[in-house]
Amino acid sequence: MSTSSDTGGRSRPTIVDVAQRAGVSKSLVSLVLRGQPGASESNRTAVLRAAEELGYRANAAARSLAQQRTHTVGAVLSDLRNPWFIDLLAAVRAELTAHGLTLFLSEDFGMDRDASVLDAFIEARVDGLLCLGTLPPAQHLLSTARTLPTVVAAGREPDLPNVDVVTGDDRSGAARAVDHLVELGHRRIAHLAGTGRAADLRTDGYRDAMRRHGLDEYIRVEVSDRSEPGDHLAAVALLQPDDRPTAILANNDYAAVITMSHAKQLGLDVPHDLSVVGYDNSYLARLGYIGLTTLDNNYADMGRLAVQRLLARIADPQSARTVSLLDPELKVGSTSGNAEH
Amino acid sequence: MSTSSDTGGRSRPTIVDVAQRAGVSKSLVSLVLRGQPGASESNRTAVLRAAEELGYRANAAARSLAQQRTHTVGAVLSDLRNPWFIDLLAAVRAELTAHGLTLFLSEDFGMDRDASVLDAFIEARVDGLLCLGTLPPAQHLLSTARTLPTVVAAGREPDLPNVDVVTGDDRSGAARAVDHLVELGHRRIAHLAGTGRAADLRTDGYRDAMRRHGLDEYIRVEVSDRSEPGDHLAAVALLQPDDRPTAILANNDYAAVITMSHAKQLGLDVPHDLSVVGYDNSYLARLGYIGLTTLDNNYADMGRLAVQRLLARIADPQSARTVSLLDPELKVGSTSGNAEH
DNA sequence: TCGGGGACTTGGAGCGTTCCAGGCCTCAAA
DNA sequence: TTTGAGGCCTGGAACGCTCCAAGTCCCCGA
Repeated sequence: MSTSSDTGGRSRPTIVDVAQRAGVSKSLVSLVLRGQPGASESNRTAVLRAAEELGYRANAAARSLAQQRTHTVGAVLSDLRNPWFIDLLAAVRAELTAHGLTLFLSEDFGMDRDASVLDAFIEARVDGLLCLGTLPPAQHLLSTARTLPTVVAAGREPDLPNVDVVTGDDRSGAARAVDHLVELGHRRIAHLAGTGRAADLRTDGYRDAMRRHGLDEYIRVEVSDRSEPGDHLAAVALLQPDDRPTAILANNDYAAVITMSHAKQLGLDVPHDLSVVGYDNSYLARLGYIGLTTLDNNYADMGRLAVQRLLARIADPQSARTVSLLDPELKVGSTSGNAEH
Repeated sequence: MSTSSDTGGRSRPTIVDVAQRAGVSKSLVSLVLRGQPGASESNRTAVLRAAEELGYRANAAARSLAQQRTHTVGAVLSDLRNPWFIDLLAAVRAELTAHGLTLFLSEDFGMDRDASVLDAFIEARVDGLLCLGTLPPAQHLLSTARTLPTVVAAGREPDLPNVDVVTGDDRSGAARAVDHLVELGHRRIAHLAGTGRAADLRTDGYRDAMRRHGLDEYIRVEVSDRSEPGDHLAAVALLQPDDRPTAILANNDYAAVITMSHAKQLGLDVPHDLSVVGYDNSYLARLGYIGLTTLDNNYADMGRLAVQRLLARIADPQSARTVSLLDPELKVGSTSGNAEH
């Protein structure tokens, strides 16, 4: 009585409606719909037809309750503004889909909000959690990771015993950029640094490489706070007339573009007067045919690997922590050139 | 036996575990946890303490099964690359949260994939669906919208009887841009157009305004296909030496930046030799102190209104379709200036 | 003293699945 | 003819929550 046979009833058809229409038990419908063997051919087609005709769609809530598994993964994004998210997300989703998992996203809006975002995932009983990018340190996340299989991709935090990390090797990437600039004849190479674990590693890589090339005396680091004004301020400081560097390695493409824009205001030509190297190979790097020299983290591989790690952790939550560093690739564009001596 | 009292048991505690620990019935626990009145103060605190101590988190699947309501909204994004998504999403999420709803995102990767994305939302039994941006025409979406309350924001499709639309008034926005340029003395104003319903409306607005100002003879439209090469090609065509316009209205900020970049290559100064106006007031418009003149769709209002419409439709799915057009605001930057006669 | 009412509490019936322990056939071998 | 095996199918017990009808107290007024 609750549901009439046709679409007359307001609510969605259930498995029982399908069973009635096909003239079998609900158990058999469940069997067929899950694609399991063991049903006669005639019943199988009858069930499929009935489901089709009724427009039946399984109820994920009921299923997850019965199965104790949701086949769902939640992803927390640190900041959608980061252009490289898109490549990473595409790879992650493709790999998850290939394993029969569904991805739900949620952006993390600052520290206060993270509680509600994570709560939603926890209450939804996602099978695993993916943290994309460097998230602000949050108490809530730490306790969550203890009970929910978690993997961090494209970031270094949170730093916990049972959380895997898959990210680019920031240290070697920055060093590679310095090598490239040294090869072009630069010595006065400065670094526009950011804040956070990944940024610090890039700065370390810059420092190490400079020392390795015997350029200790030219080491110069200006720190920005991840904001646009901060980037601009740092660029202004670096480009003071006295003692101006001939090359700048920026913490990311965004800061690199801001640096270039300030250089132009000062009448400096890139790359003739100043070489600029970014980091991330975001679409900004290609924008407007800027052709920024930058480092590519290979987000396709990163996304794939992150999902594989997550699946492994879901299978065995107590397994030891792994840290995977992918080697970044230098993409030489038109913003780095020979040093003018 | 299935769950020991301490954290010894592997699986998450249920409402029954909390009830046992607090020494009350599960019904009372449910009452307290939902914040309803009618429980004694002592029991209330006992329940809250027990829940806290056990680290209890409600199971959304069980709740939605019992309540026949998920308090969840799904959003399908046409393309995360669009920089204005971020503002829109922030507004949408804030408004949803204020109404006790949770937002889950899913990007739509082309026509083929939309089925799986929508299926996930349908099986999750989201209360409503939000389509952000102009989505590719998809059969699947059409049939979904028939049974699931749906609202489109920042786009014009799908065009269905029971789907509300909340978007900027593209026509009047484009006209406003033309007015602005005419006021600056421009007559030779060209349009770099896009494809799709919204883009067509912008082109209409451009044409109408040109005619209204008696500039029919200067109407010139070059169409791009939403891709970067397409934008570039259109810019090249518009900036041919013969008969070059003094101002260009682009379909979006991205195309505007590409146009400016090509203008620079040709040695044209913006805004001295060429005025450029974008559309969307994305963060690109501000990037690198470009200060693009552009049109702001006021995504905060748009997001808020879209959610309100969705709530109304959830309450009454059969209500008549509404189309809300928000007036865009002209943001004058440094890329539009007086025409040189 | 009794009755009534209000404040608080509880058991149990769902919600839509999955999964498991059988049950009913039919057919072949003993 | 009996027995066993195997293919196919079914009912019912979970899963964790909400909601409702039906308590149980306790206190106050008649």
